[in-house]
Amino acid sequence: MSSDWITQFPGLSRLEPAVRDVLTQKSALITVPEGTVIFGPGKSPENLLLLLEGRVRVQQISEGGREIVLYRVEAGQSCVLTTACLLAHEDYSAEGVAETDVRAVAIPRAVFDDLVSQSIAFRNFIFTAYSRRITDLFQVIEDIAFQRVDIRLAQKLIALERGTRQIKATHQQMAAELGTAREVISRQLGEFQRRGWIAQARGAIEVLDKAALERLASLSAD
Amino acid sequence: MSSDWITQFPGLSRLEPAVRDVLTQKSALITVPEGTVIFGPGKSPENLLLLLEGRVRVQQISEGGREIVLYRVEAGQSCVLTTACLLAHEDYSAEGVAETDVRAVAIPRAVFDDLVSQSIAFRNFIFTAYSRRITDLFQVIEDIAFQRVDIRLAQKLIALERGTRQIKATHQQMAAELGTAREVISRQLGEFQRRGWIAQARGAIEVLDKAALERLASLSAD
DNA sequence: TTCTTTTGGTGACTTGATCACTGAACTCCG
DNA sequence: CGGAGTTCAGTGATCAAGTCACCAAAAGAA
Repeated sequence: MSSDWITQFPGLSRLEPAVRDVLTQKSALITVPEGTVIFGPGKSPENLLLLLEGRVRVQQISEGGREIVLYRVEAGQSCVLTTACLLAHEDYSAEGVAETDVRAVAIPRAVFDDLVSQSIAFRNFIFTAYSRRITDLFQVIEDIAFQRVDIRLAQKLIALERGTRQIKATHQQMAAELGTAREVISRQLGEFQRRGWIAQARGAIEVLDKAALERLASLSAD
Repeated sequence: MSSDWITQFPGLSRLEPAVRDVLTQKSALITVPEGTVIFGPGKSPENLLLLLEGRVRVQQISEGGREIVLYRVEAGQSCVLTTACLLAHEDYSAEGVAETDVRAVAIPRAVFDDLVSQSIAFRNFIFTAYSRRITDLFQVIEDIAFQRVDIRLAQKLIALERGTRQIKATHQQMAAELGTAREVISRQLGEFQRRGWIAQARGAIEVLDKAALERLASLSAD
């Protein structure tokens, strides 16, 4: 396989040449259509994924059927927590869903193990990726516990808008993003609309006054 | 150093003999007095700790000064997330505090790296430990987001009582355990007391009717 | 078209968080 | 020992968020 994708991963740039060859030769380039459940209860991935294009949403599903989005894996990142979760644990309930069509490099378990064993650079890459995700989770915990939902909603709108000023999501989905209830989102978005910050359509939100949302978003607890 | 402590770690029992020697010879047995901040903002540990005795509390401190307990490392467990957090990340704010006097095996960074590189068994041990912690964090997120505080408080009382029926903690500390406010704990404990489930003294809680607490605790959302 | 499902809106109520303040219990010293 | 300061707990008022029950509009299916 061509190795030029490696340049997309800064952490892999200093990979020892021999190791680099192993990685490129023993990994496969895969494509996953939007909506695919990449891993989840009863579905363990056999590969570590390095995303080249697209986005994977990782979410927790509670027994009560409620969902909460934990984090997203973007292009240039790897899906490390996934592997960890599946390694040992029985009754976990997180799942990963392709939010867009995804192009990724799949590293089989055995090759992953080999690389971890042989390359300091690869180890650093993996542990650094872990580190990022874990601090992400710490942030999620802090936000849920201590942050007002209007502020969190404003932050999330900005994060999801990605320049397009359009967000394709139902109120229910936005509620899952923040781990709150649909009604809370409906009321909060109603308030934002009343202030002229957003416009709403069924299943979609349009950002009209990003600056106002950013002002609210920056009012984090401190 | 003597190697008999290894038997305390099931994940290490199948360690290759050579690797086992490296581990026992290059690690140090340390003692840490109760209350010591083992790691935290501006204090990176140089070692991976495997706890032989005692308990370490890992908590997140928000900018607003609020605290939330994330998990505890008990005897027989390792403090893996710690290492990951410190590896790469700048502005994180979790800290680990010795909740009791602690005896632990300290594995220096270089030795850790060596072991990860050389031993499949050690790798599995590490990644399995990661996995546990991460699912712990998932559980924390789910609880904070979706569980009632009376249920969570009952669960926490049972978890902290550890057979002694006594918990030495202020309302403020219990609030940090659950990521809620002191007043909420005061009122909730007042209610438990009114029902005769607990007795309170300044800085301490006595569990009188554990069965009742367990009944409430088992009413988890589902 | 008509029926069904999905989505969003809303009132009423409960639970939890915040604010402001009180007094009681402990600690520290002189 | 006896204040003085500090920590800890209790409480009312108020606000924010979550829950419950229900309705209506929009989209999709038959």
